[in-house]
Amino acid sequence: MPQDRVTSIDVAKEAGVSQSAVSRVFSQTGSASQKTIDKVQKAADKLGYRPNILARSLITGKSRIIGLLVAYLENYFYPEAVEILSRELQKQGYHVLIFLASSKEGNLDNIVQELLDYQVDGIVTASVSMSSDLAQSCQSAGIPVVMFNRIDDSQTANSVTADNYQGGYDAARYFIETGHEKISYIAGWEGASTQRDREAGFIEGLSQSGLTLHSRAVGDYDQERAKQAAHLLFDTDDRPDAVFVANDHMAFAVMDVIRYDYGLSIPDDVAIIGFDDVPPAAWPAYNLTTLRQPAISMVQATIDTLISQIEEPQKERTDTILPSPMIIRATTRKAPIKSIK
Amino acid sequence: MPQDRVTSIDVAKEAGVSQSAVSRVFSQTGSASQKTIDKVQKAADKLGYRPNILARSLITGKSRIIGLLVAYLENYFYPEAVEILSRELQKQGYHVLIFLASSKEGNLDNIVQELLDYQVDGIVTASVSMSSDLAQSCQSAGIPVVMFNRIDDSQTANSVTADNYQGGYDAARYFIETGHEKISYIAGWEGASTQRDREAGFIEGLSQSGLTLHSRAVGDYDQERAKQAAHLLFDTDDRPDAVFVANDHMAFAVMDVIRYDYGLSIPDDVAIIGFDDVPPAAWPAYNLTTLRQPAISMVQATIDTLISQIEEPQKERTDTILPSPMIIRATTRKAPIKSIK
DNA sequence: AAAATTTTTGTAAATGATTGAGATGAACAA
DNA sequence: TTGTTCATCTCAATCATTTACAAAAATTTT
Repeated sequence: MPQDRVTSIDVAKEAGVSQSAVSRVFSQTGSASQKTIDKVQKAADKLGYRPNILARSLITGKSRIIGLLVAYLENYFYPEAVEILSRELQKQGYHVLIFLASSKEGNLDNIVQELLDYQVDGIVTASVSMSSDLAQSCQSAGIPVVMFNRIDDSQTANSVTADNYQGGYDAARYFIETGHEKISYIAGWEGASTQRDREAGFIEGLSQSGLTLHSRAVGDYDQERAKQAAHLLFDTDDRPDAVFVANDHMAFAVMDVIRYDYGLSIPDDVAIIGFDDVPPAAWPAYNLTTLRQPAISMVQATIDTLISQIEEPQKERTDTILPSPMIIRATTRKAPIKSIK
Repeated sequence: MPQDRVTSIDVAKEAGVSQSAVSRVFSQTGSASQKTIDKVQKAADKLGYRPNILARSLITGKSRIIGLLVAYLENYFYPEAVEILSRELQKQGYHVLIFLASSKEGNLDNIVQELLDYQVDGIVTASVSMSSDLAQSCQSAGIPVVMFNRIDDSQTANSVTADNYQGGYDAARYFIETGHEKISYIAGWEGASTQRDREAGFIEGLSQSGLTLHSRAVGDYDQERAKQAAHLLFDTDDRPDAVFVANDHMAFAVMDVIRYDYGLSIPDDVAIIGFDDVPPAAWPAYNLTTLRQPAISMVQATIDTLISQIEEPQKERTDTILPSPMIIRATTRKAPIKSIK
């Protein structure tokens, strides 16, 4: 049975002050004498009073809730990011209301509407591309949006990404430096900017040495699809000797196929590079060479962008691109001391 | 610049009806003639009106927000659970406000207080044990609490768990059936009911055949600790030939140590059973025999319990225990056709 | 067609806080 | 003592909705 909530009026009565005095004590803004502060604190403690955030939000117009819109947590880069994001925001007095977008694009509009219904102060999207008119409608509602790990082509929302292009480029260069020539690519979901940029950088890196993709298949950032893609690449007489996989999550599945379905050895027969550096990439069973997405600094940039826009609404949008260093592990050959031109 | 929110008053003016009529149209409770409904809808669409949930919550006393309190997302059982939980609650018109408890127990009280400040309708804790007075304080605030994957010894909160005791028991029986005698255990964090029950069941299963633990070490549900624990067990002349590891997350680390640090073969030299059946357990690199925690039905039970208590506050608390079937993969020997008595 | 009943509607009072305007009173200077 | 200043306090309006109540309108019954 929900017992009657204790309100500021109850506290005021108990402390023998006005209700607004109680409010002033609990909202840092107000001025109050030490004497009232003490009286109010004492009464509040006695009654177990805590201000009702909903009522506060209603009048201040700030809910201190950040909406997080995420498509799936299956790729372990996201749980990690969500954990850090939530922890950091918590420190700054914000909290995260989490919304899962179904794979169906269709209902994204509804979900964003629901988010706005909750009067969130800002929105972070992760692994979701927002249509430009959707971003626009948040914009015009005065709610800043940061796309985490996606770039907004329409240039309305802010974005924070790793340097996907450079990462792809580096992967290509490293394969070439370690003597590969039959180099293939397994793509992520083609609607994602990460996929597009990683591939573009990779192609550019190959073409620097006059190479092109040996073969290519699409894995849609999904393990099952990635397995099919791997089969596509290896069910042939002319197999690649190096594969760049658009993220680690797929790379694990691809490695499993290469090792257990084809009995090939990594990196001797085939070298693999992934992208993300999720925790399992460091597990000895995979020990995957990969491009690290710096989760902590990406989240930090996300929060900084979001909060600065919440506090200064007229602030310009920004695109933050953070370096994605290559973490060399055991799925690639050792680079020679002297790298080729 | 946050543009002026459009309120029910604006819509009322536009539609030429009273403000309460607008409210009636948007809250399913109210009665309104088709004619007003149409007028209001039209005006609302034109102005882009949507009811302010915070204001609604303030007066109804129901926020339709569920607080989720989770300690860490590193164990991949939790992202999965969070995803399902959030999706299911969304379907029922609830949303999840996520709070991360630091590893420090100390501040749990503060976090729960913050949760209550947001006027959540219910609380789900995952991988967190709530102290009994904390649970009590939610109870007395009229907020139902469901502990997901933890049992509340003080019997104040509801709980939903897999059958940890039976799972541990089954693991022991299976090791014995497949001919093991030197059977060890790597424990989880000893404050957790899951750890306690899994171990108790395991010990009981061994003792049915007159066996006791060959050796034991504590891994605290942490991969680094689990590795140390594995070393403790294997840096000896008298190594175990079977190890039950209290969860999959640790089991992966233990397998890595056994394979790569000691060069032993699984399951020929050592058999391993884990607990949870997280997705990587099915990856060919591990192919781990484990006890499945049925994430979907556990979440479903959590939601059912929570919602029924929200709707009928006088309802009794419940403990739900769901079966945890053994998933036999490749880290254990094959059971003989005829099992021993 | 009048009476009885039901449905719809508007008015106004909640909900639990913040906050601007003005009142109160203490401290201080002249 | 009187006037001024300043911090502190109270009052009342405000935020955007729901909802009890009563009045009005529509519908059904007689």
